[in-house]
Amino acid sequence: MNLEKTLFDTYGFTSFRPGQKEVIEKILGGQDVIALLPTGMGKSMCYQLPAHLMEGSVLVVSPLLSLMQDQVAQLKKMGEKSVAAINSFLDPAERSNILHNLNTYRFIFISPEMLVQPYIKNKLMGLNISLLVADEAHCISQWGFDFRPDYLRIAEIMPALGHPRVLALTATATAKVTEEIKQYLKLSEPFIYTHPMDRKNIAYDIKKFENGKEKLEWLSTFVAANKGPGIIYAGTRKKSQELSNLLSLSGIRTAFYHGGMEHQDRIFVQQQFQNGELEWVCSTNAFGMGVHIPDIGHVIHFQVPTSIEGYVQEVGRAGRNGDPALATLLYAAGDEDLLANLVLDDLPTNHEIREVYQNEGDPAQLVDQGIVRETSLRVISYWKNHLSEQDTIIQIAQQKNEKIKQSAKIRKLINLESCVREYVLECFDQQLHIKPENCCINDHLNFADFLTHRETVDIQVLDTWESRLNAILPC
DNA sequence: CGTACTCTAAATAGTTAGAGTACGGTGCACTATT
Repeated sequence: MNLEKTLFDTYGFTSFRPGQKEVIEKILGGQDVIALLPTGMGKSMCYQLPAHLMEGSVLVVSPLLSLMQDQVAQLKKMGEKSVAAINSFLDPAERSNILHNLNTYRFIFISPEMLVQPYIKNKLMGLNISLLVADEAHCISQWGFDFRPDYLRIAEIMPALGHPRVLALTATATAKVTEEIKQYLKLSEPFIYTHPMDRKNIAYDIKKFENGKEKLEWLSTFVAANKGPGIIYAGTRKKSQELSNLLSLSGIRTAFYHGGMEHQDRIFVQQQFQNGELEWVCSTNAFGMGVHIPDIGHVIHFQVPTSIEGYVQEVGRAGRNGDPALATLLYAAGDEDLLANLVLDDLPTNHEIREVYQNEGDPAQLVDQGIVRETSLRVISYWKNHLSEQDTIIQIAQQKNEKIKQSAKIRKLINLESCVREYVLECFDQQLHIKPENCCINDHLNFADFLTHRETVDIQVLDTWESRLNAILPC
């Protein structure tokens, strides 16, 4: 079989990107695959092409509804008509129509939550699914344990589907995350493709400040002098709004973005940013997955991220076009503990575990009575189906330990005196072979190469940002 | 850990300081209400 010919005939591309062919060959050969491909390496082709060479449909488990809609639109744009997404966006008529005609679709997108619904499982059971794709598979590990436990349950559908081949795709996975993907998707001997994840065109900077006000001053000055597009990651929803409001006062085209906003508003911000109508987006970690903007030149972390994985994912949204891009991590004393504690508090407490295990009525009442938090209930309910109470307590304790390790890695990053790039790669069990000329703050960095000066400076707004800053800050 | 808010006591009539407490980030689906 000539894969290149199929690639050209179907999609018009003359050659594969690194990894694609290898991954596709393994899938066609009947093997499960975990593919670690950096952003922009054409992950979706790894299931799109096989779909044309196999009998039956491809079922893609996707983490976000908006991402799903995007993927569907992309495929349709490429001329693929038999695409459907099963999710809560569907009105009852569409939904019933799609569910009745499931066997006519070549690509079916679905959320993990939908996938584990018994009636959906029944609908999928009669289908000929040749490949199950776990897109953004790091979510299994990143969200499965404390946030979206249905991510741990994807494998439950396998028997009903007659054990199709499985392809797990992600851009960022440590050895531990890869192991968890393998474990929870129940893959016995997967082929693991790992592409070097270093992004040569992204340089790392870390700036330390005495307090939050100094960070703000630096940010205002920098953003006033440098045009976007850029993303500023804040630690809280409120902070993302504050930063956006502050920068707007200086005449900068900016907007905020976080999970507490109306869906329509979120889409609007994303579209404006994609169309170049916004220069800087101030957001929480909600922003990014599924955002494909090639020319992001700056990613600034105004507050410290909660894990190296999260940091790398967010940084990786810069420089997709290959142009030089700068990742700047801002740190002020005390920042590292802010979200670390929050993240720990989020896992179920031993008390909550005991309550759920010993509860004999409707567990939802525990939530109503304020004894158990809602996410805790969902996480504990998952474990209750698999483990004893004591083992669940041990399991959750291990998760907490893991979170502590993650925040220790971040702390080390902040205080690093050696090469940032090497350290980040080390966290992903990879080695740096070739160091780019512009590497990081600890190992050669020429800032001039990354500055994106504004061509038309809006003088009237630049001169008085300090007074504006003081005006809105009580300190 | 830091912030914002609430509560309480001591001051004396509306204000203030300090103590205590709740909250902070990622999303799906479902249901009830407009």
